[in-house]
Amino acid sequence: MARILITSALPYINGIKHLGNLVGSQLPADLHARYMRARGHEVMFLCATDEHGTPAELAAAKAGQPVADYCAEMHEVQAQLARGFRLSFDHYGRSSSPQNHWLTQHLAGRLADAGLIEEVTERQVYSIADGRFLPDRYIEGTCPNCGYERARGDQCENCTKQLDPTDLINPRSAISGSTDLEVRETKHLYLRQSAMRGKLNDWIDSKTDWPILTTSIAKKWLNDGEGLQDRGITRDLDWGIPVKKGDADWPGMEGKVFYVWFDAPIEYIACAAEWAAANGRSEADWRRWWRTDEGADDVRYVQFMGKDNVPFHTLSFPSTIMGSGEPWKLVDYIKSFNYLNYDGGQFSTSQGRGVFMDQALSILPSDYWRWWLLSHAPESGDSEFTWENFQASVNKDLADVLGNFVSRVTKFCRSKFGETVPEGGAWGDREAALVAGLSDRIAAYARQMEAIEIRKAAAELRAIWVMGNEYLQEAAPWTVVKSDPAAAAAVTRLALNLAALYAVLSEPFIPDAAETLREAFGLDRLAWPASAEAALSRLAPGQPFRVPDVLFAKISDDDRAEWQIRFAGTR
RNA sequence: GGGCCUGUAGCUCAAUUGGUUAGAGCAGAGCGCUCAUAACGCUUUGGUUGCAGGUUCGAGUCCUGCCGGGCCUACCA
Repeated sequence: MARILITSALPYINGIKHLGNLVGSQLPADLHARYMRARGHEVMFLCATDEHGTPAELAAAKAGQPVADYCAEMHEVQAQLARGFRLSFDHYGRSSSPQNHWLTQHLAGRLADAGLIEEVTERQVYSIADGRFLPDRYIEGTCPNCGYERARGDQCENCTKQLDPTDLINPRSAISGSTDLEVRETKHLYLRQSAMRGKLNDWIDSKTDWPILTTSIAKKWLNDGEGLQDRGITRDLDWGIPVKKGDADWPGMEGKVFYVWFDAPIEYIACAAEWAAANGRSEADWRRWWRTDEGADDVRYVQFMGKDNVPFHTLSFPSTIMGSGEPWKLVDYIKSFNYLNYDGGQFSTSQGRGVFMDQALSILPSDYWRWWLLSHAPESGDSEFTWENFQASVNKDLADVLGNFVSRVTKFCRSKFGETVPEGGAWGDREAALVAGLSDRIAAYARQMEAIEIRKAAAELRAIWVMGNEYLQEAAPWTVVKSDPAAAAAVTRLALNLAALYAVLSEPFIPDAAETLREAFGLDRLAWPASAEAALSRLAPGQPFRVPDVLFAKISDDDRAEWQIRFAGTR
């Protein structure tokens, strides 16, 4: 039995995430966690809301709430949605937790002691009306290059020229529109990532099995221009983790907080401490997952994230870990994803374009979304959600191939033998062939799941479902029953077992349907099959079962058309 | 501007890393079945692998150029 530590990129606290966010991190992480648990491994699956930063402050202000209250509320909303999608976190934490405050300050102190922190005085734009420093992209003005009037302080979206906020003509605050701006000096801490460059490079080079998407982004940042740049890890904000050197004050940094990208990954660790606190566990219980000197040396750590997160997970966070000089667990495998587009364009939070997690659950159960999203995960390139494709895939795969199989088997049995597993008859060549074919397919499915090749795994699972229909068609118990009831009973018994097996194999993708089947067949738990042969004899003759309700109702053309309009955006 | 990814059947994607005749699912066509959510099974149509060159006994795969799509480019997270 192995020990697998799994983290999903932390969803930002600001608002409800769309399906593209979901499929890029939390959902595939959940698939992996469920599969590894099913295989009997010890799993620690952690996620949390990422709560600091300017957008959180602004969203709270817009909602007319203190930022702490806003975050607490939004955390609950997101936690509820996570439950709705059956994301099986061992703990869903908060980057604003006391544990993260402590650990972030502790690690910053360690980095300072190691000489990896530099104090830099810089000049930043301050908005007097807003009473705050403005990040570059929160300053708008006229582009000096092309004259576009809504250029941002970091880059002009019209001509793509990189800008400095002071380049802008008629600069104004993007928050209030105020032009009462001035440049002020402010001091910040920088993490000397450049000093870690060689170490990081060697480390990345050693990860030959990582997705190209992951390593190519890391390499680019390591080698681009003058190489990896130092990075500011503090900000002039009220909401965040106060800058301290361990327990001690940090002279000159009063009133400042750590940058959200510094403290967010540290929450991966702190989240485990939250888990322990929330479950009455000891310090040692969580540290055995994270400290290689306290039991984590045999842990395999896998991270899931969208491609935009890769630099922080391949370079910044490892710099923090390595630079601390303490034996915290480094990531072993990073699974990164491209983007999911929506019907010919991007998902857009501001324009309400696309499907958001709450809306998705309001129209269909989570299994539908889980299946489509995972079986179309943007692994090799960006992928696209269209309602036509969603309707076709879900109706065919879930309703026809899987759902109808369960339906025809259980209803046939009920009408000919009653609602108990029939006895009598024996397996013949056809059953032996099925066992052999199934063994191969299950092995292939397991291989893809181990490799976290999600679309390929989904295709294998679907092929396993298809085998049930093929078998039934060939065995034709509805004909055989007329002349040889015992033979028909054997076929039916095997087919019922097949349905029960599907519950086990499908659980990582569609946990609710798996649970429905588990109950229908009176199984106490969903144990991974030791062999196809054994799995197909699991339900004993005479054992009662229930005919489950329709597992997956089909999506009608009317529904599809209505949703297509409802989620088109520009609301 | 620089970099990375990508282009394969009407659609969504494969192709054991250079190896026989480029494969699946969906959609389409035909046949079969009647247990089942008008579901299922079998058969089948469909490709100058974006374009043009090159390397090689052999190229979807490697090289060069062009065309198209996408992403990143460090103070949003």
